[in-house]
Amino acid sequence: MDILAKLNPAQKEAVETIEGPVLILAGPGSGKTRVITHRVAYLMNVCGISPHHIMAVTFTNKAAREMEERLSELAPGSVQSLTLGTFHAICARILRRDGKACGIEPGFVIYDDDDQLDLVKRALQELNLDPKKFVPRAILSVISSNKSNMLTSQDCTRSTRSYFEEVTGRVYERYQQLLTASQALDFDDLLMRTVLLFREHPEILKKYQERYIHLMVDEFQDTNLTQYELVKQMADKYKNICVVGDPDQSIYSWRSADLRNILNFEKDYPLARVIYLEQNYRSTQRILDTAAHVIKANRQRKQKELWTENEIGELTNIIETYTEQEEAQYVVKEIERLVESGEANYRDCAVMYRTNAQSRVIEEAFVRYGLPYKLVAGTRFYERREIKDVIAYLRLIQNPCDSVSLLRIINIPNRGIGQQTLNLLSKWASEQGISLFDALKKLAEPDGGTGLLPFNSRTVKTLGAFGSLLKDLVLRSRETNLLDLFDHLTVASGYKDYILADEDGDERWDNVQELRTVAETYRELVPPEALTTFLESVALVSSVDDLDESNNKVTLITLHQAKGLEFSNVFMVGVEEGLLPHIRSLEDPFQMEEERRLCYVGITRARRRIYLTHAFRRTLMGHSTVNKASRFLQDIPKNLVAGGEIWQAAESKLGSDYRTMSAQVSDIKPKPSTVALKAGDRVRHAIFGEGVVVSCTPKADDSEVVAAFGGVGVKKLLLSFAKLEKV
DNA sequence: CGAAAGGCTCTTTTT
DNA sequence: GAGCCTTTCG
Repeated sequence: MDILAKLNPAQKEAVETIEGPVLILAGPGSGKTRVITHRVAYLMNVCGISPHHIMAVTFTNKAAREMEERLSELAPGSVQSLTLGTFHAICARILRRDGKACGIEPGFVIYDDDDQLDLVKRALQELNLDPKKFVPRAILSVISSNKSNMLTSQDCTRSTRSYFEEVTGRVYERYQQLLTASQALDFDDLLMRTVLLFREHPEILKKYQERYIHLMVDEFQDTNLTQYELVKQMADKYKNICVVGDPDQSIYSWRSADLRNILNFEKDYPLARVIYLEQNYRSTQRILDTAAHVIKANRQRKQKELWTENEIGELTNIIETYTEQEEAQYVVKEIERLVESGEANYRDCAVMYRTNAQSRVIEEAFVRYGLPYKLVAGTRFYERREIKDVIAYLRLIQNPCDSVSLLRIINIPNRGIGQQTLNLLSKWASEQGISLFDALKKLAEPDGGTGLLPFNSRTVKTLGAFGSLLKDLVLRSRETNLLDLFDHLTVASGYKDYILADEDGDERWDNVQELRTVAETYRELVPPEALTTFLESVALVSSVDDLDESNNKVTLITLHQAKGLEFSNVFMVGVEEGLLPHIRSLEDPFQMEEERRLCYVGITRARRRIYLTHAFRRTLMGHSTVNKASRFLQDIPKNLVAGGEIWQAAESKLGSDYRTMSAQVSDIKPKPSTVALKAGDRVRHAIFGEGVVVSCTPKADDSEVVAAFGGVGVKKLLLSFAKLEKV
């Protein structure tokens, strides 16, 4: 297979330039992913470089998987020994292997955002600091940003310029101690500790430097300083470092991504070859023009000229509606129109929004009108209570030091271990100089150290029982396979009964079973290995990772998550002052530029049609607000906009158009079902399939039907809107 | 000890 | 409007 065939000259240059530093500035839709995969294939197939010597870093696991797929076609058989993944996944692997040298246990757990917040709160409490005055979230974000800039807690306590800095420094220090005691690393540690490991142990770094002769980093505009340093360390020997990015699509500065990494690359590597990918293969000319007019108002940017040979395409649609409900209806109605006229499939459409909160109204409209959709990360699967609980049990089995997990589940299900008991327990444990887990184990022993304990006998019994449960689980984990362990633990801990007793227990239990299905992937691995691998994969998944393109459904997604994706028809909703740009960025020119880039990212996801909608009135955080159209819309010249000017529903500003609008939308509304339903009836739903009615209760002049559908679980539906058919 | 109720503050965006 | 925290009562 000719790797270079079908590449344009710039792409070809990017693929063939394998020596020395290379900076690829790739506009949206310029075939960036194609270039990266082809470059890796070229290194292996043409230059004869062993995949063992190549590392490619992606932004999400999904991107890594996609690349893997494409590579297995271009260069069959070589993918396994390639190092391919996110920074976090790659660093976790390095630290498990070599972290011991700087005191990191190979069995460390990875703490996510929630776990981190827990620890910050605990640190505040221990330091007697008022969480009202020092907001845990804010402190955590300071800690995180320090770690992203390679600042250790020592660095942050050494010199402080304000009381707040002094406090955050102290909290950081305590937080880090708590992490260490739990044998845990947070997301930022994965990166920073790897860099520190390399700094302190040049012999280990050397091993990696010699292994990775070729490095590639995608989405380079979204790397932070720590990641940059890591790349620099690794590439220092051979300097075959190829980074790919687009400053105009940098949208993660709030996560400490530093645009300077890409803007300064040429300074750090004066010999760097800079390659521009400017031909766009994705969008129509008008979509590109629209995007260009929006982005060109930014000051901080590298000028690029995007062009395309694609057709000129349709005009940009700018729509104002009265409320966000009407906006959602408009979107639904327009998608239905496109589908019915054969212009599009559901899967070709995406609705994009600035904040997750906006998805609710959109979702409701989709449910109401029965259009199929998939929501990327509403309540993310791994953030559900029942999932986090079971994972906490598993993490604790793997690493008994994990205090966050222990404290999470010590009283779930209720064992009668309350705050009081907990305080006594941790005091007793620290007096003895042992971990909470060991304390529990001690209490599980038959003579438990009777007499010397600060607990009454009932409490000793309760704690001891829990201790022996954990002890038993840990023992089992060494010989039992992952799935049996999973099943045993959910039953033996009483968690299954506990969750099933819950109001929507069946649905929650289904979720637990879904987690079990994920665990099945690791069934062939030997016991301890299986658990570790499973937990690691669970810790590092992101919401777009399991975005499944096979179903014919409309995608509902945030603008941030949409980066790197493309759809024929894109509906950007809430393009309003205060939302996009977000209210938090109105005062800050730097953040304002980032909002603009976000808008640019959204527009450039579109292949054929772009719809930018805004609502006159919108309910935010409980109360109704009035928003003006986004300033970004003003930058789009009239001749690019459908209707020759920014279109508004005729009377929309007065609010009276809502009825007309609803009337139009109701054209596609299914006829209200007249069938009366009762519990036990079997029904069929257009999207959910067959199910059984759980209950049917009258509500206003309608009925609320609760029905259980195989596979999708229990859903609440309004009788008049749901397409329910009696079977 | 824990369930339930009331009161508070917010919300960007996520590996 | 929700999620989190505190308070109250059995």
